[in-house]
Amino acid sequence: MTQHPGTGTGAPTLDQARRQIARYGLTADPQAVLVAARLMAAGARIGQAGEVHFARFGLSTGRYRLLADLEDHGGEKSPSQLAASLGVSRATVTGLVDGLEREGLVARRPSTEDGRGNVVVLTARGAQKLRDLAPEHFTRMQALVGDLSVEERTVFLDLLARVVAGADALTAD
Amino acid sequence: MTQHPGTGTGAPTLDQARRQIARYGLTADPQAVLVAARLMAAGARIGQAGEVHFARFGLSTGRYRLLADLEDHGGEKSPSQLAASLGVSRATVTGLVDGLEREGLVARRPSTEDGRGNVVVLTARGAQKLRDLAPEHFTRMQALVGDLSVEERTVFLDLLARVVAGADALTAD
DNA sequence: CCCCAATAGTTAGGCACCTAATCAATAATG
DNA sequence: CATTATTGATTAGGTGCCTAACTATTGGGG
Repeated sequence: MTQHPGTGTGAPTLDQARRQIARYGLTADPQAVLVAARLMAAGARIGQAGEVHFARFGLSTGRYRLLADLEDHGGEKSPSQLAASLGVSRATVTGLVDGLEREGLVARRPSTEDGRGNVVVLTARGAQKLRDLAPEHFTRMQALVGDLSVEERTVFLDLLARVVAGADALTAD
Repeated sequence: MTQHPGTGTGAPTLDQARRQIARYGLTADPQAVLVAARLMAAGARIGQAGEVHFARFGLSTGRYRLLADLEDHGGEKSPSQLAASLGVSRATVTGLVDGLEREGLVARRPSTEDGRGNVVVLTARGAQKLRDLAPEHFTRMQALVGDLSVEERTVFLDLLARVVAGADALTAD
């Protein structure tokens, strides 16, 4: 059992939460703590699964998202705009574009309007890549939530949004 | 607006999902795809929030989890056991222990039973660190899911587990 | 008009995670 | 028993993400 690290649990239990809270004589609600801990574990797990998913196409989650965002925007966008719409730092975009450029999926062109600006453009190969992976990608994405009914998915979407809002609040401080 | 990368959306919309599906004439359910995409975005967002949370205590998510797991297990465990219970690779554990050892929060001792084995032990400083951060940690963890009622949390826990199972299935292939 | 603040992008350094390859020591097998 | 397989741990190399510190260029206010 070497290969799949995810094979282990990684998921905390209610008893663990209880024990941790009791150990310091705190008054926290074990269920709430459990949900939060599971949420973090799930986040990590889903993230890894996404990475594995995109690796099938020779991409990473970040690179795919950049490519898709570019396509959705007519095929060209500045690094700053990409950073904003992807929700990552500009430095990260630099790294993603470096990788994608090496693979010939995007190209950098100097901006005609702003002397210090770039424009990242989707190449023909990049568009082709998106076309090629689309069928399997969407099939798998559906399968990920396939166990949930339409109603459950709606509820899930709502809960997810509220929890993310909570996370935002937490980060902002 | 430079500092908070998370300030951007990062969250895909239903229209984006629809557009992407339509572009290639596929038959996927936009809602399912949206939920999957949001799930991945949420996973990334929650993960970052966790990182910010633990950074307040001079830790990372991985380092905290290792420390907590150690404490929950009587204060000592082998790297392989840690890897299994944390759900990460042994190589990752090596890196986490390196960092924690540098900070004096854990120590490595040769195993008395297995000549090639180590035992990672929680030091007094490590235990103290856990004690110090516990109150704020649990308070914040509760706040993360504070917007949800007890019933909603129960539902959420169930949905989360099923989605994670879906992710596992997806990864296994 | 010139200088200085704001902005675009990259670079440098750090952390977590992975896989694959390498050693050391133990178990298993002909 | 000697050789081989397995297992414990680390190292090497890759990716993504972050913040902070540059480099250029643009543009506003004295």
